[in-house]
Amino acid sequence: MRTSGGKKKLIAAVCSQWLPCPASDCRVNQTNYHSFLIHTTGDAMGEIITRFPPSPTGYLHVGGARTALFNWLYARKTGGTFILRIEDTDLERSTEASVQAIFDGLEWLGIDWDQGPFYQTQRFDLYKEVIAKLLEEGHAYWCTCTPEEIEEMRETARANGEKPKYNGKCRERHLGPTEGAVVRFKVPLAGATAFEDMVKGRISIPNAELDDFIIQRSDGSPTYNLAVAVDDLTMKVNTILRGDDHVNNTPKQILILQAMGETVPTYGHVPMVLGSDKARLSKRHGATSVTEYRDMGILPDAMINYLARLGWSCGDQEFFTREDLIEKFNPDHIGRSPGVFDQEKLLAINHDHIQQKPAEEITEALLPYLEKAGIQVADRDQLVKAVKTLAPRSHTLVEMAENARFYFEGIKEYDPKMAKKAFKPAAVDALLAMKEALAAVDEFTESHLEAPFHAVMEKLEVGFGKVAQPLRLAVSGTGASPGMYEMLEVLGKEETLKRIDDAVAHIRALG
RNA sequence: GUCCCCAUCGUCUAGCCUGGUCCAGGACACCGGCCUUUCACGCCGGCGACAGGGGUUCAAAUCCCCUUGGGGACGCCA
Repeated sequence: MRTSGGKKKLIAAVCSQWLPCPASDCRVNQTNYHSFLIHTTGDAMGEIITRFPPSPTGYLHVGGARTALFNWLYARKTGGTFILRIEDTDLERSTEASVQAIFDGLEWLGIDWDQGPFYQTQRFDLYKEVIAKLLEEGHAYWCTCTPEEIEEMRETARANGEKPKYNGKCRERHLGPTEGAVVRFKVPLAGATAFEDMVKGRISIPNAELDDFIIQRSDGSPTYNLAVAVDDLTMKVNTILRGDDHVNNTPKQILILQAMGETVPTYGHVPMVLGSDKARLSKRHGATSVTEYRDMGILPDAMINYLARLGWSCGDQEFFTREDLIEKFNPDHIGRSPGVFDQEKLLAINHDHIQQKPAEEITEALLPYLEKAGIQVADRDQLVKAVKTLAPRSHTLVEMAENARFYFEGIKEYDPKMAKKAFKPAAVDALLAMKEALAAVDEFTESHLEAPFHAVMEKLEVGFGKVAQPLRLAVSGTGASPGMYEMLEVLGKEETLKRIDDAVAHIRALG
């Protein structure tokens, strides 16, 4: 990893800062935040407290899922606490359906939370309190500039080759609250706000780059940066792993925290997930919602394995079980450069997980996909056996369900290409001979099914292919099937014989 | 435009902090072979990268600078 000097040391230093943190408790109590404090066990002992704070404006996308995963993994690995917080201060765009979609996504991935879900809309009193205090102490001020005026300021700045910003017009006007006024945070004019990022190292942003951003809208609601800072503080979050796109928000949050006289958490900014064209991953690149991958037949464990390895590494290891991930996750090995989401590799990892997991587990996971495919399975044991034969040749559960179909439904159509080759008139003799030989087998299991083939081959003086290919097509309807003996065992004697009859009739009908 | 961040095979990455063991390792994909009753699995092999340029050094993928390229942010969104 491209680690800037002394990163590990710094993380340790920042962590120890949280070991004896009674000070923050005192201050919090003084300002009456106590009613909002989240009670976590042992946070005074330096426990890692992480959080995932989605805004409910859509489904859970893969980038968000990865951030959630990293925070969850870190909390689980260290025996810390993982908090779920719904950032719904945007009353316009937040929806109940999105909240549910996010829950669904997290549940599917097996990411559970210890605290929450907390909703920011239920904490407006707290934010108001903080804003009042900030106002009182001169860290914030009322602003009556209209959106049009502000747009003008931005234009002016742009024309001067500067970053478009609010120009601080109301900063020293000492206005009081009036209808339609907003509250702005007073950002220091000089200096810079810097922090030690867990993944990127030291990041420093000149305060002059920031403008006096709004912390309370004209309708009285708090804005994102204010709410986040207050929440992270009162929830005692001490480790924040989040997307790269938040780097520019970090100084704002730090400034608010410092104005409140509080210590700041440790931040770690994870690079974005990109599409194949290296642009930020979006819908035009394909599926971006984690539940779409569920629908495609990806195993949740494979998904988190893939997501974890996209931007994080543990030497050369590629395959991780869930337990492995928890045991080995280490934020020190989060990479600094953005990564391209590669569905091919996800499929490959999924394939590995399908092969590694016990057939019983895969069978259980397969059930909903069979149902969706309209495939009825009466015998669960038979299904488990079928799964064993299908696992090495399935990349997704959807594919596996489809490949399983021939076991449980009769053959509707023989693959025309194969039929042309294997269903020649001569095949009838082979099929009939096989029927006779198989009918004589008492124990219809894989190990007892080889002998009848050899008997027939000798009798008819033909090679294996001449016997096996017509039979394969007869019982599976296709030229690509699981191994012959295992397949016949799953099918069972009765069904096998019936399908041979059907095939013979089919060939004879062809004339 | 301004600021911030990033830069190893097509892709995910190891190595970089603590320079030499790296004419750069693994995985996906691709190509070839083996195995084989099909399709797969598996195994073996191949292709393929330190963005460019300057330094520093006996020695640089590793440290420094510049250039180029990419990404992000610049909202009464989060």
